[in-house]
Amino acid sequence: MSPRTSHQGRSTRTSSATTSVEDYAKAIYGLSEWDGTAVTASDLAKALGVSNPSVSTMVRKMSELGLVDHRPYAPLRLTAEGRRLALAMVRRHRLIETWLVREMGYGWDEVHDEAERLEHAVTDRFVERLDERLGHPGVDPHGDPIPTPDLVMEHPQTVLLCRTESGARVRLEQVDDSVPEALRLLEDRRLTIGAAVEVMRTEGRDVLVAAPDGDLRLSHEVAHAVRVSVADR
Amino acid sequence: MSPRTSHQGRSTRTSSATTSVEDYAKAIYGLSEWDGTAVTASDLAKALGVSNPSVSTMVRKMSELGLVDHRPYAPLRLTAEGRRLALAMVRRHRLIETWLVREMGYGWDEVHDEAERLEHAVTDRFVERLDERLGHPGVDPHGDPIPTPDLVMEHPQTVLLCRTESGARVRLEQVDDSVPEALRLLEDRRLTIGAAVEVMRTEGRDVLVAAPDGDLRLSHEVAHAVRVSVADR
DNA sequence: GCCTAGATTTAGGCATGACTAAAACGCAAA
DNA sequence: TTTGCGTTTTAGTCATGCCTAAATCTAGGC
Repeated sequence: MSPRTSHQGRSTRTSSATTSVEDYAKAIYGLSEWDGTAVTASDLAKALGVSNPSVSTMVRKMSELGLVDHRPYAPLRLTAEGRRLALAMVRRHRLIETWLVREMGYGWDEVHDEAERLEHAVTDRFVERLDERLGHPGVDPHGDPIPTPDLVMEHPQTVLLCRTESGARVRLEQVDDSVPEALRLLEDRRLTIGAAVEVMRTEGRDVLVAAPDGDLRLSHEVAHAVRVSVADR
Repeated sequence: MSPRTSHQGRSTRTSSATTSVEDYAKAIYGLSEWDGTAVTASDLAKALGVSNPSVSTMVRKMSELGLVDHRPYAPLRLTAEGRRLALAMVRRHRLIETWLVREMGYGWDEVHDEAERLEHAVTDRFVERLDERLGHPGVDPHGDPIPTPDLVMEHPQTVLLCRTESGARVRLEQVDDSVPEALRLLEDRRLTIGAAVEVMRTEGRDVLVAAPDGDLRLSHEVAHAVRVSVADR
C-alpha cells in the first residue's frame, strides 16, 4: 500500500480508445459477425443499451478517430483500424472467458459479465501471458473462435440454428455467450459444444430438436443464439 | 460475441463507490497505514497525482457518502465505512498481486500497475475464488498483510527502515509495492522478504546497511519504502 | 495581537458520455 | 408526387471528475 499511484498507461492497441469506444467497436463487429446483417445506428443503440442520440454522437467521434466509415443515415461500417480494435477486444474477451472457465471454476453461463469488465482493464502483456498459459486455445468455452495475436480470426462454416432446415443433422458449434438462457438450457440437457442433434421441425418461431437425452423445444431467442454445422447433406 | 451487453452490476462492497472514490479511500488509508501520520488534503493530492481543488471536491462528496469525516481545514479521517471500503480495495489489490506473481509469471516490481486497474474491475466473487485458489495467503509478495474476507488486517510490528537505529539487526518485512526502484534494488542484491541485515549507520538521509552479499547504501526514498522488524533488542 | 506564507476551499471551466425533446431526413404507399 | 411515419441527427442538459485562478482560512514569527 502506498502514496504514489501512477495512473494510466496501458496498451499498444489503438491509442486513445476509451472503454466506450472499445465497447462500440466490439458491438458493431459483433452485430455483423453473428448475423451477417448490416448494422444500423438503432441496432447498435439497442445492443449497447443506450439511446439513439448517444450512438449518433459516439459514431461521429469514432468516425473522426478513423474507426468507422459513416455517411449520415447510412449503415455503419468499421474501417480496417476499427476492425482491428474490435478483434483485439474479442480476443481479450474470449481468452478471459476461457481462463475463467478452465482455471477459476466459473460456469460457461457465468463468465460473460466478468469478462466484459476485465477486458478493459488488462494490458496486452497480460493477454499474451494468458494465451500462453492456456496453450493458445483456438476457441473459447462457447465455441467462439479466438483471434490470433495478429488479429486474424477463422470463421467456421456454421449457420444459425433458427435458420436450419427441418431434418438436418447438425453439430452444436457455438452459443452466444451473452444469452444465459441458452447456455443454461443447453447445460441442463447436457448439450455441449460438439453435441450431435437433429432438427425435427419448427412450430411458429420455436425450433424442435431431437437430442441424445430426449427432444426439446427451443424458443426463437435461444435458437438464434446457437450456431451449428451441418453434418451431412 | 453478440448484441446484448448487460452493463454494470458488480459488487456488494460499499454501494455506489466509483473507481475514483475507491482510489481516494485506498489512498487515504494507505497514507496513514504506511506512515502513521495524519493525512492532509495536499498529501492526498500528491499521492493521487491530482490538484488540491480536486481533492477538496471529492472529499466533500465522500463526506456526504459517509466515507470520510472532514471538518474544513482539518486532516482527513476515514469513517468505519470508509475504512471498510479501503480495506476491501487493499484486499483485492494484494490478492491480485499475489496471483500475478505466483501464477502469471510477473516480477514483484511489475505487478503494481496491473493490480491497480484490475482491482476496480473484478467482482467480490472473483476475489474470493482467487483467495481460495491461492490458499488464503496472509501476505502478498511484498510482505504486506492481506486483510481477511471480513476485512480485518493484522499489523505486523515493523518500523520504517529509515527510522531504524544504527547497529540494529533487522529482518526485511515489507517493501512498498509502488516504489519500483526499491523493489529492483533489493531484487538485484537478492534481498527478499525475511532477509536479515544490519543497519550500520546513516549518512545524511542515506542509510548504510550490511547484507549477506555485501554492504549497500539506500537512498532515503528507498529506505522509506522498506519496513523491517527488529531481530533483538 | 497583527501579519504574512502556505494550505485549503470556492468559483468557474472543460472533456466524456449519457439523456430527452425536437427537427430533418428518406422511403414507401396512396 | 406527395404524404406520412419511422429512423437519424441536432439541440440543449446533466453528472463525473478533472483543471486553473482567485478568495479565504490557519498558524507561526514578530
